[in-house]
Amino acid sequence: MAKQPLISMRPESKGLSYDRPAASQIFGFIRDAIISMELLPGQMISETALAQQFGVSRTPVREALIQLSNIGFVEVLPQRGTYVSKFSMEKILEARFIREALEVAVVTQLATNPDEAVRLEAVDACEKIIADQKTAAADDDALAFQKLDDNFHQTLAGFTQYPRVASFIEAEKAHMDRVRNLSLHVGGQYKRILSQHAAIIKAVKTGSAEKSAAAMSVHLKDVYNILEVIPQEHPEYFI
Amino acid sequence: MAKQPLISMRPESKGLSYDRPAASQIFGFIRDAIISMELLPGQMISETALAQQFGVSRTPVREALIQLSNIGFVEVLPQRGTYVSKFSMEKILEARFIREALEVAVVTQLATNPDEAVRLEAVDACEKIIADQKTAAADDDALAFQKLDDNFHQTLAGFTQYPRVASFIEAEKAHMDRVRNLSLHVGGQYKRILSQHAAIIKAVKTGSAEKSAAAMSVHLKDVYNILEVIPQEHPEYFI
DNA sequence: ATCCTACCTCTTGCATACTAGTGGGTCAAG
DNA sequence: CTTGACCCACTAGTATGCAAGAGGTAGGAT
Repeated sequence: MAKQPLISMRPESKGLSYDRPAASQIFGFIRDAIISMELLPGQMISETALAQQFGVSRTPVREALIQLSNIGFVEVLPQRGTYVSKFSMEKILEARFIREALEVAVVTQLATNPDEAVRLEAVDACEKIIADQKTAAADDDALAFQKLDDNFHQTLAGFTQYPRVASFIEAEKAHMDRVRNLSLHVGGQYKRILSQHAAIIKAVKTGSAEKSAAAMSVHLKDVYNILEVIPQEHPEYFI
Repeated sequence: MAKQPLISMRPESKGLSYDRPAASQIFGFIRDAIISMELLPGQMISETALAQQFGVSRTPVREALIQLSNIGFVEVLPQRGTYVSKFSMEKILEARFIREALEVAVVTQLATNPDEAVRLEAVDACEKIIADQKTAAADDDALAFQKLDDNFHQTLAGFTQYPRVASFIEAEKAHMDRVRNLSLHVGGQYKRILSQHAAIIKAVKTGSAEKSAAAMSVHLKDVYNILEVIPQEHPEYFI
């Protein structure tokens, strides 16, 4: 009996390209499928099934799954199976803690950067993003808005010149994006998010480390407020 | 011709235990060998050689190496070889940035913890460690001192109740420990480190987030000061 | 009806074999 | 002596097969 494919193969991604390691490509596919909730929390994803679907052997799939387990997206239970991680309040709060620590450090460093040109460059780049976000909000385009939100935080992190900082923030943010993709509450938050982003940039512009850090803190705490309702709406995805 | 073993097999660790995945054990062995500078920066470590040495196949070794490359300890060059990462100022400063961000957040959270009992418990635990460190310093036991230093920072992080925070801090600290193990400058720093640790705990005790964060910042910046001399002493290990 | 046991199937962990690409060394041509 | 082409040894990437353990199920004993 033919089983349902675990991951829908979109036209543009039917196969794997030959010029990059298969394991790395598979890692990306599965990660995206998990973030977009195509693979649901608690769902079993066996190495064999995925291998057949990608048309490769178990080896690269297995290596991809090991990496996914490192970033907490799947859990490998020896001799029992591999499962998409469920949400837990603790893990989400942990991700928030790590993210806030890093992002506060990012804006603090930026705000106190003695080279004012760099600061202005960052402010300019972020203000452009905020302008685009206003457009997305006016169009009620939640997806575009969320991508620009990503862009905003990644741009800020990029100015540290420390690539791993940006990638850590991205990884921790991804856990939250997963939760957020459970529902589209985002719509009602456009205005608050926009004003918070603007407040962060304004504080950076004035060069105040304290105000920048505080503004970022407020923003992140607010974003995670949807955790008050989501677990009740989807208890099946929480531990 | 028999080649030199890459990793010296100490008596207590001749073989792998059977009750834990081999890949995970091998990961630990290689990581420790890299931190202790038994495997030198720039050195090639082939999967085949390691596999023979551990008496296993390439598969678990390979999986261990993938994980080590994730935390920046080795670099895998396809079809060319796997190498122990060299130091670079950028990477070390990046590790410091991440570590400082996290550790500052840790003491901030602890200092502002409304439950005073928790704060006192943490203070007590850390003061015990400081006392032990004083003993180690008096005995000029650099190794014990360093382990207690680890213990100090891990204990603080443990009070966040977020295990990944502690493990991130440990990982970032490891990069610095590698550098530090290049030479034993540590001896001359006992007093400064001790007083800085004491200052951190004192600030936490008073419940001041700002003072705690500042004390931690000062401590970390100071620790990384040996970077002023090490690269000149061992340029061969730096990019 | 309930519990225990044997077994069968599925899982991941590991071993082995093969593929393809890189780089060095050799040797011949200029 | 220099340079270029070829070959060979070695590398990581992937495929495949086997081992060992977990868990469900059927069937028999109580």
